[in-house]
Amino acid sequence: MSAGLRSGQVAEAAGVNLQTLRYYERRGLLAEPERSNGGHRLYGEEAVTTLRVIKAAQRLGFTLEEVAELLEAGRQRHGRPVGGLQERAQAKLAEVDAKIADLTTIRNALAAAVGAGCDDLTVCAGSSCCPIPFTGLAEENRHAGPCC
Amino acid sequence: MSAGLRSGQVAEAAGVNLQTLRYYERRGLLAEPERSNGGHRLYGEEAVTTLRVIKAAQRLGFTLEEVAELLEAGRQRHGRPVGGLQERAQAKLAEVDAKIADLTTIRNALAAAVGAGCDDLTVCAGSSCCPIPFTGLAEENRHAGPCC
DNA sequence: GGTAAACCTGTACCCAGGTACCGGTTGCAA
DNA sequence: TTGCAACCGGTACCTGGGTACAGGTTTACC
Repeated sequence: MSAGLRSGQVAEAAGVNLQTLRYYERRGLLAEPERSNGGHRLYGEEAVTTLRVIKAAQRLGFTLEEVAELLEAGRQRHGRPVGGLQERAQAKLAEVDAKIADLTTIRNALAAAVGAGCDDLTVCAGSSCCPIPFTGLAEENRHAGPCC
Repeated sequence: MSAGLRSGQVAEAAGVNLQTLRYYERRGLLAEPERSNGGHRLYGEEAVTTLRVIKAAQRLGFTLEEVAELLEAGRQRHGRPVGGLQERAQAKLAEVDAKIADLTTIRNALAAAVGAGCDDLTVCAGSSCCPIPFTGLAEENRHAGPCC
């Protein structure tokens, strides 16, 4: 029988720091693994998968807290669906869409600033010919409308 | 003559915390204002503008450090152009574009996950029919290609 | 059985970007 | 002139996501 993976192996396989493993364990993201007689952690293959899932979810815009909840929801649900992921993914999708829209505004503002030859933020902010929507940007999504 | 705005007024006008004003001053983002006889800060109108600029620039994806540099560059340049903003804005534009591409990948992955009815991250990661590119997401921009 | 690498726990530290608290002045209005 | 809100400086703390270090054990291999 396989004795399990040691922490260093898991860390390497998943491309994370060794400390991060323990950090995730503390945060409840990674289940506490078996131990050797001497107290060394012995992980199953699924630990690597879980780590990949965590990293993927982070890239999807979830915080560690949210990832922990999602994993927890997944664990409790076996085998009848509770379906946390669907709603959350949808909500996250909306968030990401909003962020993209936001960044697009920003992108346009930047492009406009470049195009208009802006050279000094404070001057730009004062003159009415600057395309950067200083007041609007801070608040919400406004599509960049050049004012000149 | 206007005696200047007091810190509370400026903070309120710009929609930031009072402490944040002093924080920005420490960080070199906000010029040290005049003082009353008693030592209270007295700002000019332009302080509010600067704060708005800072907030806008933050939203444009600049760090406070970068904003400080940009403002500094603007200050030194008066009146012959040094033109830091142009290059930086262009560089930032590229960064923002990259980020948008990245988020778009993420968006597609999320949308695919929703579309495919994914319901449990760990299960998804194990099954080959999940559209979330667990291994790829962590690394770089890969456009989500559903595998089923 | 010796030795070196890997691992253990616990604690402290890092980064950005603020925010809060403290005890002591100032400003302003009634 | 008194009273209270606003402000002062300094310092400590917060969140999120880790990373590092110290000092002590365990494992693995020769």
